[in-house]
Amino acid sequence: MIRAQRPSHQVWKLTADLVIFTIRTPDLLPGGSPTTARELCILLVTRGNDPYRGAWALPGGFVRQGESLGDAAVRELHEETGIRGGALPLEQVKTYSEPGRDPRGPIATCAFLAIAPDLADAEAGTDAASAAWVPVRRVLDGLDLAFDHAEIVRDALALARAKLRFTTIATSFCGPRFTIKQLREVYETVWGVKLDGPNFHRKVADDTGFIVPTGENEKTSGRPAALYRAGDAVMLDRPILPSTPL
Amino acid sequence: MIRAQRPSHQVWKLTADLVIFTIRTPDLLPGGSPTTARELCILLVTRGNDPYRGAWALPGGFVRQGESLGDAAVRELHEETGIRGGALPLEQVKTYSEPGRDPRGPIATCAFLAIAPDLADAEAGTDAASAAWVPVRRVLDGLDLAFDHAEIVRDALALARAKLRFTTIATSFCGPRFTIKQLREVYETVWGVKLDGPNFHRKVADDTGFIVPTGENEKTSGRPAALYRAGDAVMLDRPILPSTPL
DNA sequence: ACAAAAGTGTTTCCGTTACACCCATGC
DNA sequence: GCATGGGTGTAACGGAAACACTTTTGT
Repeated sequence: MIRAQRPSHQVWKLTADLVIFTIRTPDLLPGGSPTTARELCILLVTRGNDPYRGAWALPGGFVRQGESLGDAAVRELHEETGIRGGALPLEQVKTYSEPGRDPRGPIATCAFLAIAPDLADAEAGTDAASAAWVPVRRVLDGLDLAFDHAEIVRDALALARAKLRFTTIATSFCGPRFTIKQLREVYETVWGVKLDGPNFHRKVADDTGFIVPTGENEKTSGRPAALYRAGDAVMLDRPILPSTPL
Repeated sequence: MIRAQRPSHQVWKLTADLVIFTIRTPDLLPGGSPTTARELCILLVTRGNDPYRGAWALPGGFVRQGESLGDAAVRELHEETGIRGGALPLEQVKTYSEPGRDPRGPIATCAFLAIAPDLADAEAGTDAASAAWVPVRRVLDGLDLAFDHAEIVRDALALARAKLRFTTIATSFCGPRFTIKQLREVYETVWGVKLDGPNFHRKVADDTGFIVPTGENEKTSGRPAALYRAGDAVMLDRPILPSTPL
């Protein structure tokens, strides 16, 4: 019996792209009005090579021999931001493989979500002419990104917003020590809402494992705020819900 | 200036694997005690080709020329179960790319979660010697699967359980018409808990867009149950939480 | 009439909300 | 003392849990 011709199996290259969120004052961009307000930003690079040379894009790159997608993401994160692997959790968002998404041929990319505290300014990476912290709002408002990266940012934002509800990732936006007010501002910034200070304080303080008091205080122009660190819990006992549904 | 040697970029093949859950009485397996109870099952095939010939594995296959991962998943779903593309939602779980996960070489797989109503028995697919609905419990208890498929099943189960909380996918386990008791049994089966009938009834009936009454009734040995169909809502207004945390 | 299963009523409980108020520090 | 911001008290509200009870059918 003659075996039917085996269907051709596409050969692919794989890239890992990073959606790195932080809360900070954005870098000045051409055409952007200067701002001092802290807001949700994403690390973007301008591409140094074709295709899309000169366009804004997510940091990322090809998976190398012997690497997994996650290995490549950790490596790229370090190259782009100096953040050591394992210092903050990387989570897969989705893998994008639509035919034609990359003009070079069949290249699938796995997007990773990372959430970082306010870092020192990112340095330009190996294949990036420059890097900048750009307000996520700009991307949602139509800032052109290379490839399907705008879609990836939207998907990653939706994931990050959803995870704020049920997990403790909000602490990843803060440094090793933070006040409850700072933690509340994470929610307010990412969700774009106002939360009641007193009630938020009780809720997160009562949720065992979310935050742990350090005993230290932060001096301000009023009563000093107690400093906390992230606890062991990953999931919240009870979800944090914004009064206005997202 | 001499350009440093470009790091070698691995060449990959991509597969799409399907984790298809349903609630039914399992197929009889060698070594399994006969059972008539409905429980959470997954569609597994026995591999007809090396590697892992004869072992249980998830249905799936290589992505072909011009296909995306999602296209391949839809095609495989149809080949394995006869379910038409788009008839039920497919969702990416995660992409697995650890070096060595496939002895044939660098092959990454994207796992898709599908939730199906109780179907007629699955027919053996193209490259599968046989297919069976196997209790998920068996996989959790250590049933050997090919590749890293046991890990994939655990990840997909966690995703399905989480999505029951906040989305309307529970209706995907039911047919086009179902009673509220059947819907409740979906939650009870997937979560492994008991829910209060009266309270569940009110909750899902009050959640606008979750289920819609059809006016028809199902005759039983007691008072007839009203039949419902799935509504337009995708997200639940208020999450359904099991009394005992998962 | 009785059994069986669906669905409703009702009370209790508990977390959230809204907001008044108190506390700790700098100037 | 007074301004500033952190943190606590408290009463009203609302959804969920527990479970008694009513309704609708088959036999």
